[in-house]
Amino acid sequence: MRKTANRRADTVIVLDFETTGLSAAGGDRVIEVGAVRIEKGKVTDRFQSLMNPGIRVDTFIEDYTGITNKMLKTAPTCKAVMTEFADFIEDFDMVAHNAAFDSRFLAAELRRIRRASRGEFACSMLIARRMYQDVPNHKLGTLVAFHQLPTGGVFHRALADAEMTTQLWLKMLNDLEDDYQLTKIPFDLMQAIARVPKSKLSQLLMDKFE
DNA sequence: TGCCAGGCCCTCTTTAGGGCCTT
Repeated sequence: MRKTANRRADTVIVLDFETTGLSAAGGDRVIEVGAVRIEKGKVTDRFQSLMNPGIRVDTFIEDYTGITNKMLKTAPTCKAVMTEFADFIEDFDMVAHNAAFDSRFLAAELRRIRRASRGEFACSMLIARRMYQDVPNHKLGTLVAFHQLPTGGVFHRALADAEMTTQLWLKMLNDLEDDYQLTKIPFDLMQAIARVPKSKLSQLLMDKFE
């Protein structure tokens, strides 16, 4: 068992990256980071910064995110921002929507500054696929609209998306607590839900808490 | 020159293919 009975077990970082493309291994870089710290179910801190990757972003990314080359030209370096962000996330566990994507970029950017995180990821998309099978699709925006979760009307910016993922995460925790008469859903159970076949979700929870 | 992600998940599956998600 890992990280039990300490304060860290009650804290998660919900994060989102805007990037120059889809492939961290192919040289794409982070251009904006947004993150929300949740402690004992409450938002206690936030982190947001643009970061200058030293390469131009293409027009698709400018249009998709609203982040322009002009904005990035005056932004702090990736090294400066990621150093500060590494201090923010410490070794807390993390949540992201399609976490495989964000975890790859986090690892790549931390590697560049010779830092690392021991925190583990849970994926809100994989969990939502299992919990909400009647939603048209499992894009973050669709899930937020479907559940009528609060948004600031901004999409595809790092902090705005991290805030929406936070709302979705808290919604999923609340729904599980309600459905299974629980007072607390451990992080590693959420990770397990993300891995279990859809058809076995109920059985997993029943086995866990019966 | 041409190409260009990766992993999950479903099914017309497992000796595979294609859609979904993220930017």
